[in-house]
Amino acid sequence: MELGTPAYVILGMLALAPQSGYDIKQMADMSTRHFWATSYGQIYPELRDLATKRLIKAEDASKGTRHRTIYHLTPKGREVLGAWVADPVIKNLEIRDEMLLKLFFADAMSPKETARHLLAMSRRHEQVAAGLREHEPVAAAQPHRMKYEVMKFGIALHDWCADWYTRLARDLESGRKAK
Amino acid sequence: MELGTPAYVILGMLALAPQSGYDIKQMADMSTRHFWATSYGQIYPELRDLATKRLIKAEDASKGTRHRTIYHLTPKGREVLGAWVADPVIKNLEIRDEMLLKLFFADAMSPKETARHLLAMSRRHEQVAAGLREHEPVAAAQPHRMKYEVMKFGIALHDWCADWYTRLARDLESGRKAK
DNA sequence: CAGCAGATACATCGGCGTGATATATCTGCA
DNA sequence: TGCAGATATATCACGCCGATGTATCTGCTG
Repeated sequence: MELGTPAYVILGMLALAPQSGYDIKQMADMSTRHFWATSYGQIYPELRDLATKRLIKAEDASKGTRHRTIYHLTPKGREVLGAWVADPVIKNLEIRDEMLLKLFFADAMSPKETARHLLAMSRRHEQVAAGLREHEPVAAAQPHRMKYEVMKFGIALHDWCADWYTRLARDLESGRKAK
Repeated sequence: MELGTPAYVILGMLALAPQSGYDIKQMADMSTRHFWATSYGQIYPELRDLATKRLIKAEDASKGTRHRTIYHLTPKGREVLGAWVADPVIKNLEIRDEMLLKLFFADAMSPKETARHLLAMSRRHEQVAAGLREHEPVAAAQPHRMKYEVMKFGIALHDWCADWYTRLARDLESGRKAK
């Protein structure tokens, strides 16, 4: 059973609760968004694919002319999800940060301009952390420990980044050596 | 002049030294890889595109039958690169981490199994940090301050992550609440 | 209660990037 | 001499992102 990572996002979300593709996207945007983004362009085709493979099952939940399809895990789907979660094979993480790229090539700029960039980056991370903190009460309230821990990880990570950039900006401006 | 981010990677690398597409890939893998990956599939088409736009210039450096093309920045290319670096518009960063996804959905697993995952993730970050440290002397030796700072950021970041995962694993196993 | 903004729900598609693969030549060493 | 591995370029199927389009429902506001 060969599945891509987006498939497991869907299986995982359906394990939490039977729901529509739209719901899955909403839920992913509030929870896994900060380390794994998901788009409609994946979700809808993948839902049909997973249904064909009998890992999930569609259920018509239309109200009148209001179209709506709810999916839920089959036992086989739950099994496949569990096997993936438990699989100890380590995948590497990927980071894409255009700002770090600018910083990397910023040596032609003045220290003052560079410091401005650094402070902007710091603020960016603060904003990401703030966005996560908004959802923190929800994560704290639900009964799944790891979901809360992953959220706390995201907050701590972005706080740490904001800090690092602020410190480097300060060091740059005062002309002292960083670290 | 509309350019994608991969184009600026190339311009930036060529600003450091005129070189071939192959060289650019090598250099990117040693330096920017940890926050912006680059593949041949982008580099070679993009090099031709940038040459058409007169931002870089090709130069045949073949030796005998040994094919080789070296590219260098034009003044216009240098200008475009500088404008991009100085542009204060903030782009968000993207993180993709399948392991965090597993962790997020790991609540069905036993704490022991989860702890094993966490320790594996910690080791993964240690390995990334170790890989970066290998290139650290090179980064420290060259005269560009920011390139070294970006490298130090990567090392510190992965060290921090490794630490975080180790701590959570310990807290999980001892049954105490994390943080 | 009419009207309309915004949420719900699903679908599609161009364009870009990845990772793999292929070809050919050169270098070093055993 | 032969062969592994580095140098160098090129291509392509596949997957995904972001944007856009359509339709329906809900709730607020005047």
